[in-house]
Formats: sequence, structure tokens, C-alpha cells
Amino acid sequence: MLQNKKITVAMSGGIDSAVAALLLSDKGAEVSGATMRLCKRITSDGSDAANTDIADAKAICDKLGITHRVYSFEDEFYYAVIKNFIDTYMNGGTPNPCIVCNKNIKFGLMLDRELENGADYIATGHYAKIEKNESGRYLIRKADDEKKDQTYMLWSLSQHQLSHTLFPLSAYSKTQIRELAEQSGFSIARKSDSQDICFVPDGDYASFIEKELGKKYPSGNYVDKDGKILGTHKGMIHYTIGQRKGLGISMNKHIFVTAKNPVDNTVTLGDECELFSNRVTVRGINLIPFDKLTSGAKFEAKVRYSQKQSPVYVEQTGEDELTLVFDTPQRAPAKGQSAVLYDGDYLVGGGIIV
RNA sequence: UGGGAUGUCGCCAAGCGGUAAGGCACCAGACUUUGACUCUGGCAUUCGUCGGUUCAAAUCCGGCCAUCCCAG
Repeated sequence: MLQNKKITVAMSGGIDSAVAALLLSDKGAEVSGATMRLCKRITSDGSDAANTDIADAKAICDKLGITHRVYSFEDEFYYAVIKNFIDTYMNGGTPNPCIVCNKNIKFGLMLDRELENGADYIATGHYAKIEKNESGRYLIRKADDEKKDQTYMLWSLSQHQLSHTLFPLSAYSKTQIRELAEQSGFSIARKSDSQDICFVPDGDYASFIEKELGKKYPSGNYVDKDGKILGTHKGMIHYTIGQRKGLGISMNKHIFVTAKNPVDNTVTLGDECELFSNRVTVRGINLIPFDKLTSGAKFEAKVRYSQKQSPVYVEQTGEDELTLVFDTPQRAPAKGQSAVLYDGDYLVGGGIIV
């Protein structure tokens, strides 16, 4: 069915998308590769990892005998992703830039460009499946390798986006993908999985924000739930709800960030048991099997990437708002993160926690 | 200045004559297309200090220093 279709593989320079290109090029489709230049990523040795990745992607395309092009989306990426990242932290939230990038850049801008240029589909190296149901609706389902499941990052994709997207890795495990990369002689076969925020290669996102803002984020007080001052924090952007490490404060027990208050610039610390909540409200919602939730329904959900899904009752409480009530309280739902709904293996949708 | 108490890792803290627990913090890895969480490993040749007693002291004795409390 992919015969004679024009497919563009979004190649990051990593293994997964390289093998995605390999798998598709075997299927008689007209495959090409494209890599997005999103931001500078200066590493400790002074080189720009973005250049390395682009070169790696190009090398794979050369090997496969397909064309490769580079999109420069630095400005768009800055406004859509980095700015949102900074704003969310400044408002006391904890952003998830990958989700914003998927929605607006990878499956947004890049997909649009490709469609304009005559492509039928874009393909990525995500571990996820797309299926079409009887009523013609596109659904997202977990990949066979549940350990690498990346559907959490894809909840915001629209029907339009899904109808032009392919996930060629859906039936493979990460181990198999690595083997395929090895067998094909890909030089990047041993490259490690991506990690950290792509625009903050050294992992120090707080310094990144301060550099972007051109100022140091003010320190303030750690307080307990009664308002008693416990110490001094390094600036609110350094913390997220549920965080334990890096507080620089010693108590006779584990202590966690239980709240952040942008108004008086305090960070509240407390016991882990104070972090649990069974009620979560999300906005900026997207639903996949249907447009609207007409009545309350039982699903499963998770409020962070690496977490098991947990039974939840969901109700649409506004045009763009869902309220989730979990059977068992969830640990540290954080404003700015995504709550993602599942019906078994199927992704139902999600929203940003407010 | 008298009287009392205490001094063990950055913080809290076990130990009470037999050769330095633990927790917090910190550091390093693992995990991870976000931030976190979690996991694993590291972390006092030394117990305020100087002497003494003992085969052997952080543990007993004495001096000194420091801190805290009560008196004045």
C-alpha cells in the first residue's frame, strides 16, 4: 500500500529514525530523509551536536541511496518551544518541551512543509502505532515494545497529522532496531539513546534559562506548610513538584518539594505523603478517538512519562478542560506536565496539567 | 567570675575499653526523547585539643580550648 507513495523520514541522526528509513526504503516507496535544525547544541568539547547529527543523518541517507535535506527551523523552534519552556518555568510550572515540539514543529511545521512539497507521509522513529478504525478515525496505539513506548509524547497529534504520519518501528523492539542498524553497517549503531533536553546538552536547564533571560533568577525561601522558613533556595526555576535531590538542605529525613509559589517566590517542602492527589485538571486538550467526551468515562491515565497507567474517571468540564479523578492518588502531578489518557493500549488523548 | 552540660563527616546522630552504625546533604553511574521520581555505587585511618592509664581508648583520667544553660 505504500507503493509509489512519497514518504519523508524525519531523521534526527539517531538510530531509530535511521532504521525507520531503512525499513521504508525496502517497501517500494519513494523515500527521502529530512533533518530539522532547531537550535545550537554546543557540547563540552565545543562542537555543535546539531552539525554532527545532521552529518550522521546525511551519511545514512547516502548509504541508503536516498536524498536528504535540512530544514532550518531555529526561529520557529525558539518561539514555539524554548519560549514556552521558559515561560512555563517562570510561572511556576514544569514544561515538557518534547510534547510542544512534536505538536508544533515535527508534526506541525515540518509535516506542512513536506505536504506542500508533494509528500504523502512523514515517518518518524517513534515507538508507537497508528491504526484506522471503522469510522475512519486514526488511533494511536502502544508499540509492541512496551518498554520503549513513546505514545505519551504523542497525545496532542490531530487527525490531520496522524493521517499523514507513519511509525515504521511499531512492531520492533529496541534490541531488534539496534541489530538492524548493526547489520546494515550504520556507523551510528552504537549511539546512545537521546536524553536530556535537546536544547540544553549539558542538562543544566536553569543556567540556560538564566542565560536566555540575561539575568539570574532570584533566590528565595524554602518554607514548610505552615510558612516557617527552612532555608534558602537557588531560584524557583530549579525545582519541580516532587523533587527530592538538589535541595541543598538537610533534614533528618527525605524531604520533597510540595509546592512552588511564584507570587512570593517561595518553595514549599514537606513529606512525600503530601504529594499525592487524586484530582487533576488539564487544559489544552486533544482527544483522539473522538472530538469530545460527551459523558464521564472510565479510562487509565498517567501524569508523567515513566509511570504505569492508573484507573481514572474523566469528565469534560469545559470546552477545553478535562477533570481527572483517579481511583488511587497520584504522586506529584506537576503543573505544565501532561496527563495522558489510555484505553488499554490505545491513546485516548491528554492535556496540560493546570 | 562561680555552678552545670556538651564537643564524633557540611547537618543530625549511634557508639559507653577491642580497633568509627545510620539518616540528610553532596558526588558518580544506571534509568529516561521533558523536568522529576527511582535504583546502584562513593563519601570520617578518625572522634575539640594536649597529655596520661592500658596489649588496646571516640570510649577511663587530667589540663587547655569552644559552645550552651543557670547564677551574679
